[in-house]
Order: sequence, then structure tokens, then C-alpha cells
Amino acid sequence: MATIRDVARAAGVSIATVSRVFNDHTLVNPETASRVLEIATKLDYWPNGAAQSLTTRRTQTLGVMLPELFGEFYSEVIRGIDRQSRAHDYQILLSSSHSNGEEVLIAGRAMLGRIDGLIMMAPDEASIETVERVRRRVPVVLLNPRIEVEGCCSVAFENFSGARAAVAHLIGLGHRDIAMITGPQGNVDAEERLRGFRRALADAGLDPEAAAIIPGDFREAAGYEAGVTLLARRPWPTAVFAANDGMAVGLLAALAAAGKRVPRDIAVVGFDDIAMAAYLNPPLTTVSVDACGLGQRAVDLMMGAIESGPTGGSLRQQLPAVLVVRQSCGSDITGTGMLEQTAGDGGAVRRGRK
Amino acid sequence: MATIRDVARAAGVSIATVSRVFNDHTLVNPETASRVLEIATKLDYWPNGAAQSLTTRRTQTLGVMLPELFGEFYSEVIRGIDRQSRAHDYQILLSSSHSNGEEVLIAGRAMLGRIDGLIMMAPDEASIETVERVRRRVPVVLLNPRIEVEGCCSVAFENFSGARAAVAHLIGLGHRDIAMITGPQGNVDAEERLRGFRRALADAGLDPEAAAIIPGDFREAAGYEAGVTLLARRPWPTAVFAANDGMAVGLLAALAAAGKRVPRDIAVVGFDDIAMAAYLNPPLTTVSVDACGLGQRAVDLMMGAIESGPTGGSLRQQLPAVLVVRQSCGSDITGTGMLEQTAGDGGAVRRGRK
DNA sequence: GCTTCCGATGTAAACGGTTTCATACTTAGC
DNA sequence: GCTAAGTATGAAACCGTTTACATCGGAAGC
Repeated sequence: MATIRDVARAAGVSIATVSRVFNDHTLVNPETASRVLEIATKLDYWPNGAAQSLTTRRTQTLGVMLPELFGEFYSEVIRGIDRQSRAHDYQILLSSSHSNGEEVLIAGRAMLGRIDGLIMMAPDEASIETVERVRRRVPVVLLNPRIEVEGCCSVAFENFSGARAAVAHLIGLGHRDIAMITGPQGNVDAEERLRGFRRALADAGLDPEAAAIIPGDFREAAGYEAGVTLLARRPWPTAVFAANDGMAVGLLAALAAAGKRVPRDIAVVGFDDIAMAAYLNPPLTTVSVDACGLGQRAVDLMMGAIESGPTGGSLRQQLPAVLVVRQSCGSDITGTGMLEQTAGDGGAVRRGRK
Repeated sequence: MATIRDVARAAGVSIATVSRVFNDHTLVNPETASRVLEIATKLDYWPNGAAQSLTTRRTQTLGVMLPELFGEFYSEVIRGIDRQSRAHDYQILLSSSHSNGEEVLIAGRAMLGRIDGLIMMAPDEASIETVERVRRRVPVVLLNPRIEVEGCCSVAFENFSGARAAVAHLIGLGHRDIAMITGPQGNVDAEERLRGFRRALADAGLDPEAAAIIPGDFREAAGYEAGVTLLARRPWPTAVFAANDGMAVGLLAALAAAGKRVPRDIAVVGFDDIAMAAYLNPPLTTVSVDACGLGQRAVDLMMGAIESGPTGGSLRQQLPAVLVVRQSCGSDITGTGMLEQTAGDGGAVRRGRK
């Protein structure tokens, strides 16, 4: 394939001139420029990206590392990152499904020299070292970080207050015996949601230790199993808070299979507000988070960090988690229009289909 | 940051030796190797990817270009690509949301030198030139191509026969007046599905020209509007085939809002089998395609193409589109177990929730 | 004791660009 | 007509690797 030297030779100029033509360095004679361009087209010359980024130290690429690419949530995050990156003329180098620190390290190493920054959802403690090493070379933005890393920006959802608001809502409806299906152990989001659940109970003077906690893993099947487990016990809780919508879907299926009516027999609340939540039977009350917005915000922070160089501070941002009341929780008050509060202090509530 | 020279100097060896240590070239003294490794760790040395790929001409990266990153379908494709890439130790460079040929060209150029191959869903004719130019340097795999490009592998769904099977099923249930909501003009999938719709009518001796065709764009809102449009006409069709599930969702909402019962008053069939299809009210009969599998298959083809070099032939693969019968079409025959046919000749049918 | 071979390492030339600095040639200023 | 300023271009260094080839001891073979 033609290189810059081929073009230079064919056009009878030096490689410096060809480079100038391709980089709009204006100080080149228009006549020469057009000749070079013509030759370049004829030779089908395209500058080599690797060579360019080697000298310029710019790649116009953002690295993205996610623990796993499963479920609608992650897709949305990626969509947000992608969209915002495009707006800034960046491409994204994606590497997901890392189950352990070792893999993260390898992936990080492979990205080095190919990215101008890294957006990362750190799965566990083992990856922190990789973050530190990467951070020494390019800016890093963390998504929902378990531990804040010095010098890294981060964006996170208000998992805690979102969960707290959801459970407070159930309590407000008169529920006293509320169970929870948790997310995978070690997952920050899952833990924060559990913490919010407990806090809401404590706030209402209920004993958090007395509540049934069923372990789950964010997957639909776990929700189904949890439903079976719950129904095997007596007395049944009057409401269940699932740590994410996927498990809520499974739970609803289990309850339906057992002939239980939602919300009459048991109320159900989820978390995430995935696309299908509004279409479930009954429509699922859940806590809405803007996954796409999370990605976009991360890119914005990254752009700031890239601009300001390594001296850039470490901004921490929180994105709201808003309770969306539908029918699965039993407070079927329609026609009241929209009612919202910010999640910041005590919880946000929104009614309606969307 | 430390370069290979820094390590070499500190360890008292040449850069060649350091390079050998990092590339397992065995012909290096174990003692020297461990000293180099130690120094490298102390200096926090990581090889620079751009420099490596410049000399080796290998990037361990696959380019992925999609027309837009919207909807579950594309997310699934990306998941498939990502998963399979990881299995082969490749990363993926993503660039989506290209609305015109110009943007595709720019993106293609930006990728050059950074990728070992390109997986692309070509949105329109204007991008063909870019494909040609890219193909001269690295292998290209096309997804659902409108036009086959000489020397490119491709993977596509059996859109035509899937749609044909769906409509044939409706006809088999006794429907004679069937409307269709089409996808965006110029979209290959949309066109093939329309073609399948017409063929099924013709097969049954019905006049394809007489059927109502409502233009859509694959989005939920378009489905809703199409529903309104259809209900404003008389007589109403007894069944509607939506070119994708997103629009079917909107259609169902419009029908529900108008007090129509599905499938009693009007039967509905979609296409794609997105996750929520099984949870809609009523559960949506649709044509299931394995978007994730499409991505995986594309990667497999790519690996073959990379292996065999530029001489590699141009394989064309087709992935089945299988009709999944649920309740929205009215053939609510439960308890009959699974019934499947391959879509290849006349259509595949599968019953049940999943 | 002299070749021969081999293992370990160094030297230097790529890879394909960008960019600093120098140079040649105009043009303007007086 | 000589200097100063400016414009267009070229030469060469550099970015951080890999790798073909050269070098250099030391062990083996005779």
C-alpha cells in the first residue's frame, strides 16, 4: 500500500510537504497542494493511524473497559459513550467481559498507546492496580467505582437513595414485611441498593435484620428462584424489592406461576427501569437510572480531563435515581399527573408510564 | 513514561534484549531475563501499542462500523462481536451512528492502521466506495449487505423467508386482509421483509398490491402512529405485520388505547424477537433472529479471512429467521410442544414463551 | 591448538508518519 | 542595489518498537 514516501516521490516533493498538505498547514502552495492531493488519490494513499499516533501521541480514541457486556444496562452505557464520543470525534476501543484482575491487566496493557483516556467500570479490588498504572499515562474516568481512586474522575448513580426511596414508598403504602432479592456479592451497585433498603426500614422504625434477604445475581433466573424460595416460607412478605429489573421479571413470572396476584397479594418493585418494565404485567414500579446518560457524562468528564492534562482534578459526579411508580407496587393512583422529587434527600417519585 | 530504552539502559542491556524478554524469544539468558523484568516492573514499563503495531503490522483489533447504535438489535450484534473477539484475543474499535457516506469515509480513514479487519454494516450505496478502499488493506466482513462486494465475506439473516413464514402463518389462520408497517426506506432488512410479505400474499393467491402498506422507521412511535392511521380506515385489516418488534410495541399500544383487543379484533406479528416480546400483553408472535449470533459469526469469518490473507475467498453465510408463535397472532394453541421448521423453504415455526 | 558451531547479545535498519530547523527564492522597503 | 521580511520547501531527527544480521565467547570436535 502507498505510503507518504510514495506520494512524495510521485509528486516530486518531500514527505514533509505531503504531510503538510494532509494536515492543513496552510503554508503550502495551493498548486503544489492540489498536485499532491491528486497523486494521493491516484495512489489511494491513506495515512497510517498507528504511525500518526506514534509521533503525535494522540489517538482520538477512548478506551472502554466493562466487567461484562450483559444486559440492557451495559448496552445503554456503551450507547451513551459512543454517541458522546462521536460528538467529540473520538472512536472507542472496547474491551469487556473481564472476570478477574489478571484479564483487566492484560486488556489495559493492550490498550496502552492506542487510547487517549480510559473509561472503566472497575469490577473488583484486583483491578485497582491496573487503574493506577493506566492513570499514570492517560486520564481515567471510573463508572460506579467501589473505591474512589486519587486523580480519577468518576460518575455514579445514587443507588443508595434510589433504593431507599423505593422501599420508603412501599412502607408508605402500608407494607411492613418487605423482602429483598439482592444482586451478586461484591457488586457495588448491589451493595448500595441493599444499604438503601436497610436504611429505609430503619428510618421507619422497622428492624432491618428481621427482613428476608434472598441472594440473587441480577439475572432473571435468580429472580424466579427467589420467588419460589419466598413462597415456600410463611408468612409471605407483602412486598418484595428486587435489586434490578431483570430479577423482578423472573420474580413476577414465579408469582404468576404460583397463582399469586401482583400487587394484590404481593407488591413488587425493581431497579433500573429497563425498556420492558413499562410493558410487564402489571407494569413494573422501579427506580429509573439513565444508563445512556452515565456514558455520556463519563465522556464529558474525560474530555475535560484530556484538555486539562494530568493536573486535572478528580471530579466526582452523581446521577439521580428516580422512583417510577407504575402498578406492580399497588399504589395505583392514576390521573394525578407527574410527581417528582430529586433522589438526593429521601427519594424521587415519578408516576406514569414513562 | 519509561520506554524500552530506559529499561535497556537501567538493566545494562540493549533494547533488542528487552524486546526479546517481552516477546518470549527464549534465546535469552534466564538470569538476564529476570533482571530485565525486575527493572521493567520498577520503572513501570509497558510497551507502547502504537509502536508495536507499526512494526509488526498487527493490532489485535477489529474495527466495527454500524449505521447507528440504536435499539436492542444493534446492542446484541455488538455483544456477539465483543464476546467472540475476546475469545480470539482481539479488541474492538467501535464507530457507529454514521448517517452518510462521508462520515463512513472519515471513520474508515481514522481506523486505518489501527485494525486488522473491519466488520461493517453498510448503510447505503455511498459507503460502498469506502468498503472497497478498506478492503484493499484489510479483510472486510459485511453484515446484512445490500450489495455483495467482491472479495468480502458476509453474514445475513433470512429476512425474506422469515417474513414470508410469518405472513403465511397469518394466512393459515384465515386472515385475508393483512396490513404491513414497513421499516425505513432504503434499509435492506426492511425491504427484504416487505418482499417476504408480498410473496406470502402472492403464494396464497392474494393480491399484494391490494394490501395496506404503512410506512414506518423501526421506532416505537412510528408503530403507534401506524396503528392510528390503520384504525382511521375502513375496513380495518384483521391482521398487521410490523417490520420489527419496536413498531409492534407501538402498534399494540395504539390498539389498546383505541379499545381494540389483540388478537381477537386484530392479530399482530412482529420481527426480531426482542427480549420484551415474550412479556408484552399479549405476548408477541414474532420472527426470531439471533443478533448476537450474527456478530459471533462475523468474527469467525473475520478470523478465517485474517488467517488466509488477502487471497481468502468471499464466503456468504445466511442465518435463519424463525417464527415464534405466541398469543398476539391468535393461534393460541398451547400444549402442543415445540414445532419447528427451518426458514429455508417456506418458514420456520416455534411455539412457546421462548 | 585450530576450526566449527552455538547460544547470548548488540547494532542498526526498518515501520510511516510529524515537526524543528535550515535554506532558497521572492518581494518589499528605503 | 542592498537588506529585511516572508513564503514555500527540503533535510533530518524523532516517536517506540521489532527483527535481520553481525559479533563474540566458549564448548565441542579432531
